[in-house]
Amino acid sequence: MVCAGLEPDQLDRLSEIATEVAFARNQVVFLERDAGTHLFTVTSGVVRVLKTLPDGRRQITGFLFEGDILGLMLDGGYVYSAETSTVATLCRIPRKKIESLMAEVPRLLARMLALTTHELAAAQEQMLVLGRKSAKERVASFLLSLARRSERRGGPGGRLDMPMTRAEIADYLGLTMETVSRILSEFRRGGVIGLDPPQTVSLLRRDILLKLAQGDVPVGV
Amino acid sequence: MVCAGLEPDQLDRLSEIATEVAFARNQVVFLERDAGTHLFTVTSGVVRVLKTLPDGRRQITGFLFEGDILGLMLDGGYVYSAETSTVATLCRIPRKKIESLMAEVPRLLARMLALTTHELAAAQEQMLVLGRKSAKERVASFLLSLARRSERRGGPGGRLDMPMTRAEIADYLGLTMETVSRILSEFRRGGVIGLDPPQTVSLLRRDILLKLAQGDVPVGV
DNA sequence: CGAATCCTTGACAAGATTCAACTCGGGTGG
DNA sequence: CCACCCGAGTTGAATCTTGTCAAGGATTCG
Repeated sequence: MVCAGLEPDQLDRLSEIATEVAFARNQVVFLERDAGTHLFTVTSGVVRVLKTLPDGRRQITGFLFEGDILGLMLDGGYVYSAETSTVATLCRIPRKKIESLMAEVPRLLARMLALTTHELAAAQEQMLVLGRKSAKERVASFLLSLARRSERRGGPGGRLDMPMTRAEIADYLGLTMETVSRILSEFRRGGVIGLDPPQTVSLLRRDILLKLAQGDVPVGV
Repeated sequence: MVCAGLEPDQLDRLSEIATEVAFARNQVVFLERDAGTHLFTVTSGVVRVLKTLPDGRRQITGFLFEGDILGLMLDGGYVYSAETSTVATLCRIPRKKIESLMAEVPRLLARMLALTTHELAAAQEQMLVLGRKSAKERVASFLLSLARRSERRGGPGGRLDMPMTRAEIADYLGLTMETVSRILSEFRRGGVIGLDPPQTVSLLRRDILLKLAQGDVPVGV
């Protein structure tokens, strides 16, 4: 299969018009407001999706993994920028082909609606995180969402690969790199997580993380 | 027309199955995780959509006005709660009817996708606001988005009705009521806005608000 | 093995929250 | 009709969480 994880059902006519593209780390896939000519799916690696302010501040609105789709556009332009967080391969599909195919195959349309709905629900949740949770609560929420994602894909929920840097996590959680680092250290000292290489996390006390993430009074951290 | 603003095109079969419901102020329309049996559209008034934490903190993820749709659900349950901010009338449409109609009429499906896409783009923008903007920048962004909405609907862009309370604005912007009030007062003192009744805003210096909203150094505030 | 990048930690500063008092306006009931 | 009452808004002072600035340590990769 050319573009793994693209369309598990009989819509593989999509794969016929898709092109695989390889990226190094920290490469721009496309920029916000660029003409939205293609839709992408992640075949391997991690992609970050982000918005920036004129002075350089940035908000990462999501990390995308294998099988995820990107390329949301409005009025013909992309709504956000996309860059690779790791080396990655993506599938590129011309927008027009998708659109004509959607007009032809309502099933694809329905699938796109389902995917977009899912993304919207995730965005709502992230607004709660960004607007109302403390730094500790944000980091705990992030670790749990990483674990859930891993489990949903059949991976381990306990020992996780965390391929993004502290700065990227910070830009995702609306914090600074230093705050993220401090909180991860605090969790480690409290025995809540393990950080062997700094990019591998073990969730040792998921119960505590869960309480922290919801703002309940923690037991011993 | 029973449900104004519902479907401007030939999909008025929807209005046939819709019921109009009237609400007083601060009434619950539905709760997060309730069984999602209906989709709603706002006919008049303002509805707030929100998520809450166990300890009562809440994040308002959007204010909905006439013509807007609500009732996003995942796994059969609503993703957020909805309450009225003012007296309001809503149209209620059974979920099942919508779904069977969508299967029948791809045009409706396409329209739902377009609406959801729009909402997702707005959510991305709000994540930037919540994650990376200062309190002043948030309030400036909010005022501008109110003005744009009013203009898009053919209303005035200068003198705006702001029917929600300071506390609601705060819960939308991830701030406290006091901070919102202070910043509005500061804008007023600086001649950037007028607040005649506290619920009517005049954007006197939109240029300054624009710069503030993007984080550029303001001229004189 | 050296350079670059990433991560960690500390000290201090700043922005926003908390707590509290007071004002304003609209509606209600005596 | 007017006083009172309640919700909403405003403002001040103190506190606290997080950001900023800075230095040093660790890891990775050529």
